Amino acid sequence: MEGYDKYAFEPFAVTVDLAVFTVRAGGLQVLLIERGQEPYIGHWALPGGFVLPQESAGTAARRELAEETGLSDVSGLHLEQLCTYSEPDRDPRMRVVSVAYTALLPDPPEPRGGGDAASARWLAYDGLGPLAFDHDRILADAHERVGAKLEYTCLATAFCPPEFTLGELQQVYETVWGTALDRPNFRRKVLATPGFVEQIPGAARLTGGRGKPAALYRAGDATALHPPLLRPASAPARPPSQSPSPSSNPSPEGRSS
Amino acid sequence: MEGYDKYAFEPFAVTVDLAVFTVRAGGLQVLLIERGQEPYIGHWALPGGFVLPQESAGTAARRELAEETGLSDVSGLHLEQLCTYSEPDRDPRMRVVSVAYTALLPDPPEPRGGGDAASARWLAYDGLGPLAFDHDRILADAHERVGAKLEYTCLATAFCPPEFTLGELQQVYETVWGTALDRPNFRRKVLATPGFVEQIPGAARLTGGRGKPAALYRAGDATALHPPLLRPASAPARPPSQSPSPSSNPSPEGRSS
DNA sequence: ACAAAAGTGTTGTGAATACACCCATGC
DNA sequence: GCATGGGTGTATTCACAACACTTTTGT
Repeated sequence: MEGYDKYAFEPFAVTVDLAVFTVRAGGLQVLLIERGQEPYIGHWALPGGFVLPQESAGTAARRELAEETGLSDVSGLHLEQLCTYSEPDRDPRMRVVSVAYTALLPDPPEPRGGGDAASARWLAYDGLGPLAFDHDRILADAHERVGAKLEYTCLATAFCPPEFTLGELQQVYETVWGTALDRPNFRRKVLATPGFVEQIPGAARLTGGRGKPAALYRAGDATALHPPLLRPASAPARPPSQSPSPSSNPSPEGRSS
Repeated sequence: MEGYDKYAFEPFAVTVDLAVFTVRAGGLQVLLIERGQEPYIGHWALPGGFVLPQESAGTAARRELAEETGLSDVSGLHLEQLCTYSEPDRDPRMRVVSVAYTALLPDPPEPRGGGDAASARWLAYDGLGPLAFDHDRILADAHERVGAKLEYTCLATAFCPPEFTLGELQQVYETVWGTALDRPNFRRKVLATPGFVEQIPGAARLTGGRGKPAALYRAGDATALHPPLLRPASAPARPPSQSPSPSSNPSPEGRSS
C-alpha cells in the first residue's frame, strides 16, 4: 500500500459469481448458465461477471442477479457474500479474483438468457455434472452455508413467497437439509420464536388439493433464531465438498470463475 | 468473462488485511501498525499488503502474518477468511479490493516492525481510537465472527499455548465475549465434548501463584462443538459495527485498506 | 368411508443453569 | 487461618424428540 503505481503489477480482474438457489417442484434448484465459448465451452457455470470500476462487489452481484433472472425488482431479495476465491490458476485466461455471493429466490420466473449468457436455466442441485472452473466448489460451499444459516437465522422465509404456510416453510428446511422433520415439533419451534412468522388473520389456503386448509403467514421482523433450530445430527443434507476443519485453514481459495 | 482484454478496465489492486487477535494480560489485543505516510498518516491500521501475481489471497495473508509478527513458523496458526471489502472509494489513491482475514495467536512475541510497517504493536481491543480506512468496520466484523465461532467450534484452543489449563481456556471465552462464565458448568461442557481437549496425564501447573495446581490439557482432534457452547443471551460481548440483518444484505462492503 | 394434510396434546429424556461444597496451594 | 483458584455434586428448569390423537377438506 506504500508505493502505488497503478500499473506496477499484472492487473487483477475482479468478478462476482452467484449461487442462486430456489425451492421448486419439491427440490432444490440452482440457476446456471451454459458457457458459449472456451474455456469450458458447453459446461454449466454459475452466473456472474465483472465488477465495474464504479461499483462495489455487492452492487455488481445485485446487478448481475437482475440481468440473469430477468426480475425487475431484486432489491428485497436476500443476497449474501459467501467467500472470495483467488487461486492464481483458477481461470486460464488471466488472473481473476472472484467474490462469490449466495442468493435465495422464492418462486422465480424462467430465466431469459439476458446479458451475455448463452442460455440460463434452473437445474436440480442433486445430480449436477461437473461445472466450469471451480464452480463445483463454490456451489458446495454455498449450499453448506445456506444449510447452516437455516439453523440460526430466519433465512428460510427468503425462499418463500410473501404469504406462505408452515408446511411450505418446513419443506424449505427439508429440501435444503435433505432430512424429514417432525411436523408438530417444527410448528411449535417456529411459532415459539417471536418475530419469525406472523399469522395473517382469517387467511387460509389449500395446499395439496386435499386436506385441511392451512393458515397463512408472513415473514416477521426477527433475524436471528434463539434458540437455534438445529438439523438432526444424523443427517447431513449433503456433505460439503471438503469437510470443514476450523483448526486448519477453512478459507476456500478455489480456482475459477 | 467473455472478451478478455487484460487492460480493458482500470486495474484493480487486490490486497489482504489481517485482524490478528491474541489474549494477553487479561484482555483482548489486536496487532496494529502505525501508518507512516498519507493517507491516514499517524493513524493505526490493520497489517496487510498486496496479493502478489503468483499467490492466492490466503497465501498472501500467511506471508504478511509472518512478516508482521516476526514469527518463523505460522503454518500451524488459525487463519480464516472473513470477508471482502470492495467499496469503490475505500482507498482514496486507487481502486483497492481487500480480502480480510482473521488470525488467532497464542502468546505472541512483541512484533518487530518488519516489512514496511512504520511500527507494529499489540493494542488493547477496547478503547481503540478510529483506525485508518474502513478498518474499524473490518475489525468489528472480525471480532463478531470470532465470538460467534467460539460458540460452535473448538476455535478457542487456537488462542492457547500447546499446554493449557481449563481456567485459561475459560478466560479466552470470557475475554472475547466480555462475559463471566460459570466455572463448573464450563468445565463439564468442555470435558463432555469428545475431542475438544485431552488431558496430559500427571501434568499440573500453578496459575495465579496461589491456589490448587491445575491439570494441563492439549487441544484435541475435534473441530466442531456438538452441542454448541452458547454465550449468555443477555451479554453480547460487544455489538458489531452494525447489527446483522440476514433478510437484507449483511455483506460488508466497507471502504478502505 | 377413506385419504391427506393441518393442527393439538402428552410424556420422557437430556442439557443448561445456579448454586453449594470440597481440595490444594501460597502467604 | 485465610485467600485464591481448581475441581465435584446436585437440584430445578427448560427444550426437544417421539408419538398419539383430533380436525377439516377432497374424492
